[in-house]
Amino acid sequence: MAKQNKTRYSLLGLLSFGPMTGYEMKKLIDRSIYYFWTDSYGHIYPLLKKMEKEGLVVSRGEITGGHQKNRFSITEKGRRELKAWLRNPVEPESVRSEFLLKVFFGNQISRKEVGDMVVGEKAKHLELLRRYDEIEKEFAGVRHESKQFWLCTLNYGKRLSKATLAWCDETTKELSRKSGK
Amino acid sequence: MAKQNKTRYSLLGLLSFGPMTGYEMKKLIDRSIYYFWTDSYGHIYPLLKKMEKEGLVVSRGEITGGHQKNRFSITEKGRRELKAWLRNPVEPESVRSEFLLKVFFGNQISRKEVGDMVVGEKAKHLELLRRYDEIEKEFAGVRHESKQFWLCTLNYGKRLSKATLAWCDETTKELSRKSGK
DNA sequence: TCCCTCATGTAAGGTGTTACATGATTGG
DNA sequence: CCAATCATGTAACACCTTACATGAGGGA
Repeated sequence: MAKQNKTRYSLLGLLSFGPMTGYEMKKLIDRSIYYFWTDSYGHIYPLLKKMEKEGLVVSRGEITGGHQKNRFSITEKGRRELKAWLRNPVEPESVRSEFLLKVFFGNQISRKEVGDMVVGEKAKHLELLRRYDEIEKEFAGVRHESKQFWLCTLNYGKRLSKATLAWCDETTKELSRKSGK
Repeated sequence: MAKQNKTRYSLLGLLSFGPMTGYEMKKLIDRSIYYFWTDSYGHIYPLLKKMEKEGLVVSRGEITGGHQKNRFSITEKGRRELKAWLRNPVEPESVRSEFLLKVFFGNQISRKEVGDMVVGEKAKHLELLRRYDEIEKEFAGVRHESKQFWLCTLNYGKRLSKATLAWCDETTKELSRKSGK
């Protein structure tokens, strides 16, 4: 049996905040939790259908100006499943960092080229930090019972990015040292 | 077209250090780069065959005591492909952290339960740090032209785990505060 | 004798992405 | 009028894991 489907829980979780269309879920993911979660339409839409068959969600078709919209709500069964998942221990995740893999085999190319990669990584995380600040500003006015938890995950992202920046600087120095045995 | 296969490069990279069997590659991955890369036999063996057809690796069958072993070497073409990949920009990776997803939806369960999750995460990273030290000790005696790069990735792991520990402590405090609006 | 490690491999199947297809609405 | 966004969905397919299968050799 392959790995368990986690996307269903991200959708159930979002629906626990209130009814939403698949489109809105995707947008919300892209705007607010993209730094630790992604999903694609090609996965979301079929999955919502499947989950409706399983009785985890229900949809109410809305026709606004000749256009069909499917707004989903979480059912009691769905909420139970969400909570059960939340209480289950976190399954070990397989990390795969293409970036670190490249650094690991860095000896195949020049030290300068690896250095450039590190600079690129630094730029990525500077950009991320900028976007974290944006999210924080958006949060500033929000009042929601989940807000404390949202700030926790945001904080996680910030800390990790800052740690990565520090590593980038250290590594840049390390790689510029002569031969560095 | 779906995402490009990265496992092939991990295998080519390992073979750039010297000839190896599929079994040895898997063991090496599990022992030395497991903290940022994983692979399974069910993927490695078929892929090596495919890569041999593509001329990236060659195998020499060895029969040691009636048992068949396939020792692979990287070809010139394989080395070119490895370098080309190393020089390509790192493709954006889709991060998916089940742990953070659970924290994000933490409001569905009790604050104490989320706190326990955080404690569990802390334990994981303490264990990781312990294992990083082990790897470092193993490295102590090694002389290899790639060693500097290996230490860089190791350092990355350490820094990230330390940052995670700091986040865990901060979050534990934050969650134990009364209501914490 | 039994278990662990060495060693290779196949089959099945789930997960998730990209590309494609369609059409309405809204704002500049 | 044109572009962007809203909105849904299918088809194809690559990726990778798990479970299963097999068998030898070595050590306790």
